[in-house]
Amino acid sequence: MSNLDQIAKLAGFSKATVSRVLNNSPHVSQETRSKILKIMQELDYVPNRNAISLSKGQTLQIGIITSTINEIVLAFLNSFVEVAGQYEFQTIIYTSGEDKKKELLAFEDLKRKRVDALVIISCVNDTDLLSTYCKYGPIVSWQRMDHTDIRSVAMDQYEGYMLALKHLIQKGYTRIANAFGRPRSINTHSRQRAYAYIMEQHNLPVLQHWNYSSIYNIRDGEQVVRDLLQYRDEFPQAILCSNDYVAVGIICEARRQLLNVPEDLAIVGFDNTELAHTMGITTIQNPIAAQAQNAFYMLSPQLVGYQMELHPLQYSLIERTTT
Amino acid sequence: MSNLDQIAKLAGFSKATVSRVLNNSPHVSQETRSKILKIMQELDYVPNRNAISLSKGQTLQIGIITSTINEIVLAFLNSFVEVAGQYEFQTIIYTSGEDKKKELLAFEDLKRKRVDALVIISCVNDTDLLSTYCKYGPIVSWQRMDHTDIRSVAMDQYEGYMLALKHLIQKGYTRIANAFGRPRSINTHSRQRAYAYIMEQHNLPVLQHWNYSSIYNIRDGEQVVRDLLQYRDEFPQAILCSNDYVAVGIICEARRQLLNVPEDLAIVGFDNTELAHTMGITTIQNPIAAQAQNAFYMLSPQLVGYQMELHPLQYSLIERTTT
DNA sequence: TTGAAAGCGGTACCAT
DNA sequence: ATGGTACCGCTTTCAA
Repeated sequence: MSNLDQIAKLAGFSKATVSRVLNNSPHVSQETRSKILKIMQELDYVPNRNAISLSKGQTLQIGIITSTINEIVLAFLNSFVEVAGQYEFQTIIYTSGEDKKKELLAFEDLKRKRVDALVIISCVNDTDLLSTYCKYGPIVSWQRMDHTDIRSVAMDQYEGYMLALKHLIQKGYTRIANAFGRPRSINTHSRQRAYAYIMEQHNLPVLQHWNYSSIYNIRDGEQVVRDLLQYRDEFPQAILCSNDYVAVGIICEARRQLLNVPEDLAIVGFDNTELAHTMGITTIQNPIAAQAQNAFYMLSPQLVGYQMELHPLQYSLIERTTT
Repeated sequence: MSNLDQIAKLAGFSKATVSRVLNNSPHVSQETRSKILKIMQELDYVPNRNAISLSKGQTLQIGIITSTINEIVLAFLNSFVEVAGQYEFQTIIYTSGEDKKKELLAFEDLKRKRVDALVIISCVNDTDLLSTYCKYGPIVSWQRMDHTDIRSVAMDQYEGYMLALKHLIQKGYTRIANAFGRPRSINTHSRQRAYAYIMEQHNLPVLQHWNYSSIYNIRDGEQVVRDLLQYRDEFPQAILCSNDYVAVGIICEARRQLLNVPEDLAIVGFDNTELAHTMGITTIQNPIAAQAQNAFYMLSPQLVGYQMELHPLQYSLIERTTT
C-alpha cells in the first residue's frame, strides 16, 4: 500500500502539496495537480481513513443505539442511514440487548472519538449518566428523554392516540382496551393520559384488565388475545395497539380463536408500516422517516457546521378494515 | 481530553510504560501499574480509537453490504452484529440501493482501512471487479457468488426447494407455480433445477405463466395473485415463494380475492421467519442465524488469528396451515 | 522493569 | 503556488 510520502517523492513535490490536491485546495497549479493525480492513479493510491480521522479529530461516523433491531427500528434506521450517507457520514449500530454495560460502550466510543455523534433509538441507562457524555459530542434521541441535555426527535404520542380513540368512539365502540409498550416510558404515559381523558369525557368504562403493558411484538399481541379471553363477559369491543406488529399478532390470534374482526374485536395499530397496509389494519400514520431525518438535522450544527431545517411532523389516521 | 502523554508525565513514567498498562503487558510492576491506573481514573482517561487504529493498522470494524435492509436481511444482520460484538468487532452497514458506485464505496473503505473485513449480503457489482479487493482484507458473502476468491456462507437452496416440492406433491398438489427472487442468481437457478427435476420425474405440467421472478416482498406477492387470476382456467393449486414475506402478500391478497387457503391455493414460504409462524405459513426453515455466525467464523483466521468451527447447516420443512 | 524514539499516514500552519 | 515541519495519540522496537 502506498502512502502520501511515496506519492510526494515520486511526483517530486512535498507532502503538503499532495495533501492539497487530495483536499481540492485551489492553491495548486493545474499542471502540478494533474501530475500528482496521475501518479496516484498509477499507484492505485487511496488515503488512509484512520490517519485522516486522527489528524482531523473527526471520523465521519455516527453511532446509533438500540436495544434490539426490529421492524419499527428498521424504518428509522433505514432513513437515518440514507440521510447521513448523503453527507458522507456512516452509521454504526450498537445493539445493547437491554444490557446497560453494553449500551455504555457506545457512549465510551463517543468519548474515544470512534464516532462523532450518537443517536439513541432506545436506551436503558439512567439519563443523568448518559447526559454526562454530551460534552464529548452531540447526542439526540428518538425515544423521548426526560432530560434537557438530550433532545428528542419523537413526537408527543398524545395527539396520535387521541386520533385513534376519537375514531373508535365515533364508530360506536365504547369498551376499549390498550396494549401499551414500555411501562414507564413517556410515550406510554402520553397514551395513558389521552385514554383517561377521553374515557372520562365520554363517560366510558375503564377496566383494570383492559390495560396491558410491555407489549412489543407479534407474539406479545397473540398473548393479549388469549389473556383477554379469560374474561369472556368483560371482553372489550376494540383494542389500541402499541404498534402495527402487535396489531398483526392480535388479528392472527383473534382469527384462530374464531373471533371476527372488527365485529367481535376492532383493532387499531400504530406507525402505519407496510404490514398494516397489507393486512388492512386501521392505524395511525407515524412519520418515522421524517423523524430519522430530523435526528440528523439536529446533529448537523456540530457535524457539518450549520443547522438544517426540521421536517414538520404530524399524525393522521388511516382507516382500513379492522375498525 | 487527556492523552497518553499527560498520563505519563503526571505518573512520572514514560509513554511506553503507560501504553503497556493499557495493553495489559506483564512487563510492568504491580506498583507502577496501579499508580498509572489511578491517574487514568482521576483524569477520566480513555485512549483515542483513531490513534490505536492508525498505529495498529486494524480498526476492529467490519463492513456489511446490502442493497437494502429488509426483514430477511435483518435476521442475518442481527446475528452477525452479535457474534462480531463478542470478539469486539463493530459492524458498519453499507446500503447501496443497488447503486454500483455507492456499493463500491464499501470496498474502497476496506482499502482505506476503515474496516478490517467485508461481508456481502447482496451486491450488484461484477464479481471480477469485487474480487480485486480481496488483497486488502478478507471478504465473505451470504449471497452465493460465482467466484472462487469470495467464499459464501449460503447453502445450496436446491435441497430446501426439494423439500417443499416433495411436500406439495405428497399432499396431492400437481399444478405448482413459483415466485422466484433475483432472476439470474445462483439461488434462483438452484430452485429452478429442483423444480424442473421434480416436475419431470412426476410428469407434472409446467406452464410458462406459473413462473414469476423478481418477486421479493409483500407487495410483489400481492401482485402475483392478481396476475395469476388472469388465467382463471389455468390457475395453479399451489405456489412456492421466494421468501415468507412474499407468502404473506400472497395469502393476504388471496383472501381479499375470496380464495381459500389452502383449498384454492396452497402456499409454501421460505426462511421460517417470525411472521410465518404467526400467520401459520408452511415454510422451509432456513438457518439464517447460523449462516451469519459462519460468516464471522470464516473471517476469523484473518481477524483474530485462528479458524473457528463452522455450524453445520440444514434445511427442514415446517408444516403449518397453508398446505 | 523502564525509557527513548521512530513509526503509523495524514493535516495545517508558517515561511518563502 | 510550494515546501518544511510540527502536530494528532498511540504502538513497538531497541537499549539500558
